[in-house]
Amino acid sequence: MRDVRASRQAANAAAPAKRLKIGEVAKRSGVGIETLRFYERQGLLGRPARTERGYRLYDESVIEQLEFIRRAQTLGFSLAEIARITAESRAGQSPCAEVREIVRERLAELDRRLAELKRYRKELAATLAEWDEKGDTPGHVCGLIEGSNVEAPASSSRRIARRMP
Amino acid sequence: MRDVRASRQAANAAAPAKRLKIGEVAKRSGVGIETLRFYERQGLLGRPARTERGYRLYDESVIEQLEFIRRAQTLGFSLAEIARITAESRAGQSPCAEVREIVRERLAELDRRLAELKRYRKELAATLAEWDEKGDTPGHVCGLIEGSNVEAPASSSRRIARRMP
DNA sequence: CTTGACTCTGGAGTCGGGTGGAGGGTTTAG
DNA sequence: CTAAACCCTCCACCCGACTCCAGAGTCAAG
Repeated sequence: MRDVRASRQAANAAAPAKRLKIGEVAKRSGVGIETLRFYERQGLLGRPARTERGYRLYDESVIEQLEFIRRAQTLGFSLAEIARITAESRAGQSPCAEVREIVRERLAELDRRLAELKRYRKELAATLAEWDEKGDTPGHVCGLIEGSNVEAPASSSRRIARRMP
Repeated sequence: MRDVRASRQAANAAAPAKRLKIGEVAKRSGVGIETLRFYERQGLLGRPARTERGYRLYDESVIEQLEFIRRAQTLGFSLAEIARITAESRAGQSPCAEVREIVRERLAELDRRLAELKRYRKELAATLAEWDEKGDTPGHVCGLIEGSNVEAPASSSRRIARRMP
């Protein structure tokens, strides 16, 4: 009954490498069971080992993979992109070239969106302030837009997702 | 776009308030025909007048309404919220109280998102720079996440929409 | 009058990212 | 041994915001 705590670095030859059933993975990672299976279907997670009777047995490292996925998501990667990256990483070797490309693009886009958001924040705040001093502006819709002097965002009409589960 | 009121007055005297068929509206606004009908179904646009034979006849002001919708969208309003706002504005009178509430919330949220995005931008840029000097970091997925020292954003896992039509 | 562009309705399909249930087998604690 | 908890597959459904299609009617130019 050895403690397996140091197996992180090396000595992975005989390490028991605890395997988790899907429910444990769900509990530990905060990712739902259904979502785990969904990710597997989507190729985000490689197919895990199975018991004799077909239960999924995940390597503990899946927890990190899930963290990776979640983070990549919040960085703006779609599941498809994440799948591409992790697949390449599993199979080939260095997904880095591709990842870098994607990241570079994402970065530029992020900057654009940041700028846009800032602009709108300003506009929004100004409009709100204006309303708060003057009373209602009947007729048109409350000046939300008409009161603003910002020209239309034209081509860059990217939408913003608000998703608060 | 500033003097809607003035131009309306001027127009009232001379101009017969041109009415547009759906295709013209689409052309002028850049919003697809199908989308216009969809918006109507969703209650975003009030039901327009009709010809004898049932063709929609839009008031020219719909163009501004559509602009409003586009802008509100880019400000982070969902179609449902926009519908609520415009409906109140059409029916009641002053949607402003509600709009203000929504806007205030949205503003706060915007700030949160801005902060998040900035944080991630930084993280992303740093990671990229790191990769660019050091070579590949084999084994795990390219250091995208593991190289970073930012703790998990925990609860605030809002996703970012990238939609470029 | 014909042809082609335009419009109508109702309903279905798309995409991304999941979520849920039915119907059945397995594992484990008491 | 039994009951609860767990797991399996397959398939359907959810949301938001569109997008398209069939089939039919209408309008304007030549």
